[in-house]
Amino acid sequence: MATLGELERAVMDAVWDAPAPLSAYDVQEQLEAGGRSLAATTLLTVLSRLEKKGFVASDRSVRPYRYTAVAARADHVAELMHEVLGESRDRSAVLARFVGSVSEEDAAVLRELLRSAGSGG
Amino acid sequence: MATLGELERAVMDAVWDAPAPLSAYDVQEQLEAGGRSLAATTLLTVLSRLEKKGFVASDRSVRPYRYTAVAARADHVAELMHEVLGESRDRSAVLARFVGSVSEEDAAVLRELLRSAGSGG
DNA sequence: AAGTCGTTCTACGGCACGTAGAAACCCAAG
DNA sequence: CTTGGGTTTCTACGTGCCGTAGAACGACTT
Repeated sequence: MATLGELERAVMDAVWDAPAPLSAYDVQEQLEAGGRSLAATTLLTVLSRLEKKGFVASDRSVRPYRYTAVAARADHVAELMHEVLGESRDRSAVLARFVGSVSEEDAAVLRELLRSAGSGG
Repeated sequence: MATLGELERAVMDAVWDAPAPLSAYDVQEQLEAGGRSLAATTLLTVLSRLEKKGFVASDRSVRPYRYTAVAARADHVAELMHEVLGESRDRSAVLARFVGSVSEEDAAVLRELLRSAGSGG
């Protein structure tokens, strides 16, 4: 999976946090609210790069185009975790280190999830 | 944590797989065995960049210098997983997606680890 | 037909990385 | 002390990604 640059991530955050599809101008406003002023074309460029990378999809039936995230943020992050895990030769060792350093809260969440967790996919 | 480029990762793999500290020449041989011919200075450059990034440490009491990984590969990967997890706002959601898509084997490993897992670091 | 808004094209600077030659360094031998 | 050879550091260049945005192009409204 391609990685995200700093601005790209900020844009994805805006898209992920929004309850509805965003136009480049909406994203621009979000960033403006966060103290970052950028030209509209900049957002358009970033959005199209993001689309090319498969992170967002555009609805071109309306103008300005509306962009939506292809995957939920949680799915994206989980996928990244899997990708990272896959880098290793010894998965068990990695999982051990991983679990060994999670917070108690995360551990509790994991226990609960694994209680019923069955076939994945 | 800084990320690794393609060559940098190959070098780290060599360092991680080796049972003892490696010199740049040792790394060069490893890569050669893998069908990749590079100048010795290239490996020196990469190794020094890796040292600057904190991935390896050098023993300069002998020449040629010997390099060792600062963290075990499993620790490195686990750390990356934590870093990725930290990107998210909703850790539980991410963990759910993560656990939801691990293999049964990985899940079993996780259950076992969490059975006794206590204080994390 | 023209104006206005929106999108795509093109472009440039910076940085990380792959790659390696040139220069500097250091130790051993003479 | 001087020299030589191996070792390391300096310097450098090409490439590709990313941040950034103006210019050019396209489409719809009036």
